[in-house]
Amino acid sequence: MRININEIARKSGVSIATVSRVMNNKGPVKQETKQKILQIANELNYKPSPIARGLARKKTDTIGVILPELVDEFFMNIIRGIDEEADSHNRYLMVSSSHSQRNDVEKILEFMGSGRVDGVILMAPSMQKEIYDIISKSKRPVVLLNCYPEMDGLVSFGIDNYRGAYLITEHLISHGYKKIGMIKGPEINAEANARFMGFKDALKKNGINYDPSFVIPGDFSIQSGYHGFSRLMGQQDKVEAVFMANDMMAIGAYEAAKNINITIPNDVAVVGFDDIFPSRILTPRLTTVHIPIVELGSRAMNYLLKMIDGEVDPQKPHNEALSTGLVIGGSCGCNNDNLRNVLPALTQN
Amino acid sequence: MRININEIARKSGVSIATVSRVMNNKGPVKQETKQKILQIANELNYKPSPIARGLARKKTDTIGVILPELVDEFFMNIIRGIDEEADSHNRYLMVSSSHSQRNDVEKILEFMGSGRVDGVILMAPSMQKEIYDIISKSKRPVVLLNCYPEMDGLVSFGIDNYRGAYLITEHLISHGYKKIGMIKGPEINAEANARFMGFKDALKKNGINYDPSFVIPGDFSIQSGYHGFSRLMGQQDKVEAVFMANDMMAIGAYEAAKNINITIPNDVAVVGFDDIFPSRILTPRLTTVHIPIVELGSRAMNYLLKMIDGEVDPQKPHNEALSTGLVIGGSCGCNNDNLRNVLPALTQN
DNA sequence: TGAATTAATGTAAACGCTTACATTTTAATG
DNA sequence: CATTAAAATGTAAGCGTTTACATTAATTCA
Repeated sequence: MRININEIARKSGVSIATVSRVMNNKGPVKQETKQKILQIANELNYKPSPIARGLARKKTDTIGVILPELVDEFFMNIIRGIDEEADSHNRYLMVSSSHSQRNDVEKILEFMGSGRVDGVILMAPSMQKEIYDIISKSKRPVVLLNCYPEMDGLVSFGIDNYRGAYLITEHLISHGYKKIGMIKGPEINAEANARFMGFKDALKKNGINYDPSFVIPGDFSIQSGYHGFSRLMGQQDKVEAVFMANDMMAIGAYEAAKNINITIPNDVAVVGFDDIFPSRILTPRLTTVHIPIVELGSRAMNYLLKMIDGEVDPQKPHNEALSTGLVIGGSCGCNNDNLRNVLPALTQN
Repeated sequence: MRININEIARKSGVSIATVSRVMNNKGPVKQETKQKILQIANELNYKPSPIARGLARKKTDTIGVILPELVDEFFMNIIRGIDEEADSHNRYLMVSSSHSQRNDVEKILEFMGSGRVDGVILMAPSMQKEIYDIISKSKRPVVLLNCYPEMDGLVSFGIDNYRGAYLITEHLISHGYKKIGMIKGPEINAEANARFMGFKDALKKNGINYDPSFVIPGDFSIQSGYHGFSRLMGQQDKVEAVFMANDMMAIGAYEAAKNINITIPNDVAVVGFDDIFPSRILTPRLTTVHIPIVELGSRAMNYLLKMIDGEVDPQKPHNEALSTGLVIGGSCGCNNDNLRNVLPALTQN
């Protein structure tokens, strides 16, 4: 049978309460006793059962992480930030993807209600009002990632999609392009919408007429980037530059360009959003918007831990939007492609 | 207070044993009673606490996954396979990276000993003998991923690195190259070693003399690929082709080539190993070895679940090496770069 | 030195479930 | 119907901790 607290108590000639006090470093215990118990525990390689502890304390030291998908540069890096933070606070991570096809909501509820975790980091860029119900039902604190900005009243972290899109659009404009197209992200996706708004506003602010025929729907996938770009290029009225709402779609655009013999940026400039690793090895290197994704994860986790530990009021709304920055490659026409110092650029995050 | 089994029992006018039977669909319960309990449970949104259940059953329905790193195409895909399988069996995943700098062993022990998980999938390509101790100490079943092949006596899943390397080397040879170099992976890494062996044996079998000066150490990172390749290219005696031990290093090679104005494959052919996504968007597309990585994850998980459920003897050694296949791009000189049907190729796994 | 503190330890009741075993109901059988 | 078997339910003992409260030992102080 597995060795438990009783065993240690018996072997040490004390009560289990004392053993517990020692294992938790809590409450007064004579040095001598403590030493002895510690030694015996060590000899027998005893570790308090987290499960039993969880039952008694109503705390699991585990954080739930719910992402739309697991496979993706983007999500990986989020997890990385989360993991680093969790690890440094001795918390465990329970990850789960709400794979679009499954019933996210149900999964989430189960997760939270079950008492399996002390708190949840939830990324659901496509959820709107439903999310209020879900979160309010939960007794555990929840931090939202990259959700609709209207989600105030809740705690959320995200990146400043609007500003990033605005900046990169202005960058295109600064090149002198007037006819600028965009392949958008999913219709009901908070981030996609913000990027679109930034795009439109940048045009407007710079006195460029917004032409709806230059804007084509997409869904953040390579395929939709490929098709969207192809379609845009096939139109009568040609654009001079295209803002792909994310890098994945930009990759699709590169492929499409290759296919229809269009040269980037000579024939058309292309920019993206996200600054994922593959964009850095495209030729020419993609001009895109860098988002501090690892930091996003760690910040969210950090805040969640504070909510759990009561350092901040879990009820208090809190929103943070991390700022973005441009990464200039050669795809926008900047002729910056060979200036780069390759290695650091390729490995930074 | 959170609603528990007692509450449901009281409200339903039965004992907690009956409620438990209903919630677990186990043991005889009158239809009528069952219905009633189910309804009440539903109304109150009652879900048995997994923690308490875990204590009582000594089972957590959670699987621990320990990877060297979280951030990497490679690991992502592994997790994906694992996740899919876990999900379809209603298991939860506790992931953790043993970040090289941390004490893997300790973490692993803690993980397993703690009773937090029912089993563990462990990827530790750099561990050798130590692993026996660790695993034998564990009362939970463990499945090894991509470890040293000598690990028999244990349960492990991996890919056939040797054969993959052998095949791709022969492919280079079939192009007529005689002077073939290699940038190796980390010294004490099972996979790296197997790839090196496959390389050497392919040369030997084809009557090509193995020249140690053509082989340069690396560590699977972009940087080491960059430097290794640069060094190789800088040597007096030039190679005609290089086998980079993984795709990441191949990416580094591409960058280096660009830097020193060498054209792939005209000046030198380059091939990789892993078939990660970014390799598909390199120009020219990288010729590499595809490994069924998602499948690897799901197979490992599948087997682990069988061990846990007693469908297979957890003590019985078991080894599987999934087979690899070549992905022909243009980097080997095959002039295959434009033949590809882009979209499927870019998104398959 | 005895009373009053304070430190050290112990007792036992949770925590929310599962499950072996006991008991009661119901159904089947002769 | 009484008897027996089967079905339905209940009782209570875990599972391995934590922790409020009680008890005992050590220390301090007038």
